[in-house]
Formats: sequence, structure tokens, C-alpha cells
Amino acid sequence: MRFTQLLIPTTKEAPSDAVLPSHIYLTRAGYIQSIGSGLYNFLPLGKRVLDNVRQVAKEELDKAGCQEVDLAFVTPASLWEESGRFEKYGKELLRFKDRKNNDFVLGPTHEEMMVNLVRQTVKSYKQLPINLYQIKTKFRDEIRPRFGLMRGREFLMKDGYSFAASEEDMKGDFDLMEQTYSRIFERLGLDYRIVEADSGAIGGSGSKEFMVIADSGEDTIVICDSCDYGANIEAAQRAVVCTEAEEPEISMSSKFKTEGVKTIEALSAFFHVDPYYLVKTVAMKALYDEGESKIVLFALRGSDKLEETKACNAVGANELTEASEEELLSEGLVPGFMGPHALPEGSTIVYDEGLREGKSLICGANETDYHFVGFDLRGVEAAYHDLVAVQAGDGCPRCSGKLKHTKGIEVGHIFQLGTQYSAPLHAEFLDENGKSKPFVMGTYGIGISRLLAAIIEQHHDDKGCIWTKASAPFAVHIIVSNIKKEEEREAGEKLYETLQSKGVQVLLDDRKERFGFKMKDFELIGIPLAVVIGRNLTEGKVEIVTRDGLVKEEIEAAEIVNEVLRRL
RNA sequence: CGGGGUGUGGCGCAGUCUGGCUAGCGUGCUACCUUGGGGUGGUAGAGGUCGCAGGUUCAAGUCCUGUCACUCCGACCA
Repeated sequence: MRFTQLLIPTTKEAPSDAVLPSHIYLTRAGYIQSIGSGLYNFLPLGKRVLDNVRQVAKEELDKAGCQEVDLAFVTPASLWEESGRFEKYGKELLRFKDRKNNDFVLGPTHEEMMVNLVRQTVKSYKQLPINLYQIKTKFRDEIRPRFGLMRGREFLMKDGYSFAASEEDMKGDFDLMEQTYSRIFERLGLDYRIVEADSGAIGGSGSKEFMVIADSGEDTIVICDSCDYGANIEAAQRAVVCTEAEEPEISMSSKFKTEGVKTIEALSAFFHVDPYYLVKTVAMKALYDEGESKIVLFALRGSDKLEETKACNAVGANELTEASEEELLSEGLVPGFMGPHALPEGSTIVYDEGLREGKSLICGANETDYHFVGFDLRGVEAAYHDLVAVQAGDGCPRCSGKLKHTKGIEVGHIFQLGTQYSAPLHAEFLDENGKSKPFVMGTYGIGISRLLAAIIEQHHDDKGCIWTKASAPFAVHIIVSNIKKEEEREAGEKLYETLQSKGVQVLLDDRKERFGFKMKDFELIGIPLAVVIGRNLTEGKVEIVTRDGLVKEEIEAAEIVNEVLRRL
């Protein structure tokens, strides 16, 4: 395509609210345009990249035997009522009524729709397994959209669903999708990591996330420095902690006056005891369906930190929020001196696994200015769950390596769903024995539009975008230095025609602009390879420039076509 | 939802505190000239209901009330 005919509104200045490189460069280079909170227009360049990413995903999925479908974006609320998510999904689900006053929602994900499709059309085990997907606009009315394409309200997502006759077959589908996703992200040129994940609201038994490693990522992931273990912090495990700290010598169990000592640090200093032997008690307010809530306590070693997602799962709550001081007092709890000892009647407390069989502990006495020394959990019946946030330096649960934290952008998430949706929606098939059984499902997502942002987060410099080969809007960018020089213009046109005839996607900058101006735009737009036709043409030479690293090389003009083809 | 901020030509901003005449600046845009390997220089132009509604005043971008939108931090979130 010719630059003069394309809508590529590049700008020198970034939008004032943009923070991330991907947001800044995609806007400045004319890929996207913000049109409202979390809403973006894709301009010609952006649309080309989006199509490329989509194409890579489609090719690999089709190769894996998945079938593409396209379900309605506007979906009847009745399906959502059937699955129970019409109420549960909350305000993220955009609801509205049609002229007949019927309820509808804009699809934020399509489990209900897909299950409905399959239960109406698939009746026999002979038709299984089947894997259906679509690449389609989704709408989630996010509380706080931000970071450009990273967290929009309207976005493009690939969502796939597998239906199998057995748990075992479903796991096969799941593994196949893991491999397929890996190929997709590899082809796109991304540095990513597959990590174990919390299943969140979607539910199911096992899930893995595909994380693009980038400092600007919103998720914290834990990875091992010597094996390939990786997990979202929400689900990360660690090797059993063995402390070298000396166990305090405690001969009796009793209350101890600890005036004004409210924090773990202060307590540790007060008793000269390692935090490992202190009990940290965290109170949270757990929210449940239909507005119900209660105060719950989580106990862990003073040396550990509470991971909220794990805590939330441990008590089966929808979410956890901070409990106010008044709420604690009304429950008979004493902020600053809470502990598992002498709890008020009816309190809910969950212990971290790390405290199992713990002894010689010091905890709050639930009395102002008092702690309890000699707390002992040996032989005590209690609820134990993994509650800790893995910290950098902890041991890997798989090998002898050390864990460290890094940031990642979630671009894919695969779930083993089981019968979580098929059972309540009565999506069943007949097995070999003529028995009715619910489908065993898996669900798989890729954030297609988010991938554009992820690619740039990982591939940019201080001048602009650096697209990977598979994602770039064009393969080659021809820069005619001075369009008014007839021989330069002609050489550019000829190269443009020749490359196009060989099927290469080419952008020809035929604008009447100065050289520097055009180079800046090339750097901003970020096509991987440029050919500069300029002053050395009189000596029969042109220049080839790689966007990554901006390496320049002089080439004989006669050889340029071959050289370009060689580098694609 | 809690706490801040901002709405003024396409974009980025000043002006508002302390009301006053044709609302400025940079950039972009149009035309012509100039320049031609790193966002040339110049001349002349086009382009604004100052977010919206109401109020105070002789007079409102500026003061008051309400409202909407956007945005940042937090909480939340395949």
C-alpha cells in the first residue's frame, strides 16, 4: 500500500493519559484511537495487525482440529438465568432490553451460548470429542478500564470450548490446547511462560495461564530459577519452609503483658523471637451470595504473608474485603492483639498449612496489651489450607531451585471445566450403554486484542514499535528519501511493484516529506525491515535497515529484491 | 465503590485565583515559496456553542448551583 493513500495519523505527542509504551506507541503511530473509556477504534494499521494475530491463532487451531463458529453477540438473558450467572456475574455484564421488553446481555464470554448450541446438536458419544471456537468481540463493563488495549471494555477474544465423553478425553483436549497455544505464541515471537493459575470465577479443576513476560504486566508470577515451574502468585506453591531460627524455650503457657506491641516486627523484637514462631492473624470480611457477609480470621506464621485469593478460596467466598475496626470490635475481636487463642464463640478461623502441628508459638490473646505465649497446635482439630503468598527466595516445590517474582501479561488461559456448566444446563449425550451423561468440558481463551499490546510491551524501544514478523502490518517499508527526484521515485515504485508481485506485503512511503520525518515515522510504526532509496542511488546503492536495533547496510540496488526476500 | 484531577480549534496546553474590549500559544491542517540523509525556514489562511444546564452580574472561559464525561491512585477483574 502507498502511504499517501493510507490513513496513518502519526503524531509527535502522546495522549496525556497514556502510561504504557504499548498504549503510547499504538496511539502515536496511528494503530488505534481511543473513543471512550475502554473503547478503541482500530485504524488501518491496527486492523492489519489484528488480522495477522487472528490468522495465526486460526491456522494453529484449525490444524489442531478445532472448528470455528460465530455465535450471536447479543444473547438472551434466559440462558444466563438458566446457568445462574445472570445475577452472579455482577455489573460487568452489560444488560439491556429490546423493544418487547425482553432482557438481553452483551456476551462477556460464551459458555452458556456454546453449551446451548452443543446440547441441541450433539446427542451421541460418536460425535465426540468436539472443539468449537470463535474469535469475536466481547464486552465486559470493567470497573476500571486502563492501559489502552490491555484492559478495555470491548475487546477481541478467541474463546474455545471442548466437549468430551470422559474426564480422560477432556484432559487430552486440554493438553492439545496447551501445545497449540504454545505454538501460537511462539509464532507471534513472544517470550511467554505457562503457569499454574487460580481458576477464579470461571471455575473448574485445573487451569493454566499463558503469561507474556513484561515489567508492565498486571499479574505477579512466580518462577523457578532452575526448573520450568511457574505459577501465578494466586496459586503458587513452595517447598516446605525449614527455619534455622532457634525455637524459643517456653516452659509454660500463659498470657504475657505486651503493652502497645501490635505488629509482628514489634513482637519479634519484644520477645527476641524469630517471626517464624509468631502467629499472624489477619481478619477479613468475606462476601457471599445475596449480600451475606461475615468476618473470618486467617492464621499464619509471622514470617509469611497472606495471599488473598487463596484465603478467599479457603472460605468459599465470592470476595474478601478489609474489615473495619468497628466490625472487629463488634465480633469481640481486639485489633492488634488478635490470635487463635481465646477466640470469641462462633469465630471462623482458617490456619495455614505451615502452622500444622506448630508449637512454642506466640499469638495475640484477644485482650488489649496481652499476647499468649506457648500456643500449641499439636493434635488440635482445625481447618488447614494453603494461605501464604510465595516470596522471592522461597524454595521451588518441584526441585531444589529458588523461586523469584516477575510480572506477566495474561494472554491465554485454559481451564479444565468438567461438568460445571453442562450439568446445570442439562447438556447431555448418550454413551455406549445408552446412558445419558453430561459433557466433560474444557474452556480456552486468548486475548487477541490484548496481544497487540503485549507484543509491543515486549518489543519496543524509545523510538516506537518493533513488530515481530508474524504480527507486523507490513513486511517491508520502502522509504523514498526525496520523492521529487525522479530516479529515486522510480526506483521506489519499481521495487514496490516487484515485491508485491512476489506476494510481499509492502508499505511505500511516497509522501512529499523530508528524509528525517519519514525515518521517524518508520521507527514509530515499527515494520521489521526498511529499504531506504536515497542519495547513494546514483552509485547504484540502496540501504536496508532492520527496525530491531536499527542496523543499516548498503546493498547494490540490483540485488535488493533478493536481499529482501532472503530476510523475510 | 473510596480518594484526587481535568473538560478551552484535530492534538498538547495557557488564560479561571483577582469577571471587562476582536479567547491566546505550540503543533497539526490548506496554499505558495524555500529546503532536501534525521521531525527545514518563511509568508498568507481555514478552524473554537470555552463539556452541558441553570443562576448571579451592566458584563461570565473566569463566580455560584446542578449535571455529564474523561482520567489518575486504591479496591476489584478470563
